Amino acid sequence: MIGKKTAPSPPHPRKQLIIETAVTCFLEAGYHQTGVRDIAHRAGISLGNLYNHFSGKEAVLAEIARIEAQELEAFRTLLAAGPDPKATLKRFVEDYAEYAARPENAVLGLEILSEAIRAPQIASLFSGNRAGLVTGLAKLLEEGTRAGHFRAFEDPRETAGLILDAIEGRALRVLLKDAKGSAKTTLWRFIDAATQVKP
Amino acid sequence: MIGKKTAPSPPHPRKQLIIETAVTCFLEAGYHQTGVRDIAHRAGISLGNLYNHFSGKEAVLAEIARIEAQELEAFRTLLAAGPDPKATLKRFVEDYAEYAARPENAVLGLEILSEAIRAPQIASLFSGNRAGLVTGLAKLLEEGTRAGHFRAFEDPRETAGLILDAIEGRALRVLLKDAKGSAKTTLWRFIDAATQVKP
DNA sequence: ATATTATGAACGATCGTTCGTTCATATATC
DNA sequence: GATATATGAACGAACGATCGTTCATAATAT
Repeated sequence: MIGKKTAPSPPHPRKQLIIETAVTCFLEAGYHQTGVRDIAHRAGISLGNLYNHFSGKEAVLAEIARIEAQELEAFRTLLAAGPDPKATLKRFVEDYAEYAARPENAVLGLEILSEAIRAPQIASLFSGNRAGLVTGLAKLLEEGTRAGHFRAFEDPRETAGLILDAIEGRALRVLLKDAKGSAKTTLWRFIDAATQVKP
Repeated sequence: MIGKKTAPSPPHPRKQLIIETAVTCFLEAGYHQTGVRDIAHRAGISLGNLYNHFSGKEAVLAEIARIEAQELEAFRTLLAAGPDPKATLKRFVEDYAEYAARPENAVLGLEILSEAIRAPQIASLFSGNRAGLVTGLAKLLEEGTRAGHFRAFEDPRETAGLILDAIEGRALRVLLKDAKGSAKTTLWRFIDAATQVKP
């Protein structure tokens, strides 16, 4: 045991430390209210060194958005698997709602969305993330319709978008204390009814 | 016709000018990227004069949020009137979707929401606005249920929140070009199905 | 004359970024 | 093994710009 440190798959690169610190800062103060110095200081590194690892402040946010994209991958696979469309949908709704309502995801998502409106680089990242989810969810809806478990959708992609909107919007309201985090069954009843076969 | 403009009620014309200019700036560049100087300059007034009408930058945003609240009042009355709950709901969904999708409302709403997370003054304003809509919509849902036009809701307020989330979320996606502005019938079909009486 | 409205210079703070430098380690040459 | 060279992580002062805000003062209206 001389110089060897604990090393998982990515040992402990500076980049990782910077990212994690930046997330903390953005979460606490917001993107624009956080200075590059804040990140460097909280990370225990020098200001200049941060610029050795990232080309600038926006690059840090872009990297965070990229990581968020990876995390969404899990939900895409969740949507693909399963013989019972309705059960799969329910599982997805509950899991994704839980994920989206976690403060770090809700706040950061909002921060990234805000930035995406004007920064094209962030926007493409953001749209890419979501398009993947929408595609997977839309496919699930169509399969469910064919199997007779869901009603017919004139525009499955748009409907998928609406489902995600409801989940993500609720997550934000939970954050603002406008919604009780407990009312998760209401969410599923809502989406269930919205996708149910007509009488 | 000397100095009279087309404005009967607004208190101070200067205030109005500042607000309108600020809205333009916030829309173009975002709240934090807009400087107080930008607003004053674009409004054609001096920097110091702006501070004669507003106590600071945040006060300007707060005033904008207050005005947004007034605009929502129209939708509250829309929700209250009408003997046919389903027709009222449809009317509301379509009108509110059109309103929310207008860039100035969608972007400003996002900007205000972002700010609300950390600024308590803005947060209370924001929550107040929304609570009014939720209350009106929830009441409509309950009435519709009693009249047999809607299904039963275990939590009408939460359901009302989800409906608003879907509408507002879609509005944002239209802005990010992730959704076609045309697919408005899909939105209504979605909400209609979500509130319909069960088979 | 008094009160209101308007002005823009000035303030201290902070912004994101650049830069020259140090220094420990890895590689190459002898 | 010893020496020379190359590498790049780490540092923090410094830069020019801009931030929100204040204030002494001038113009205008009552």
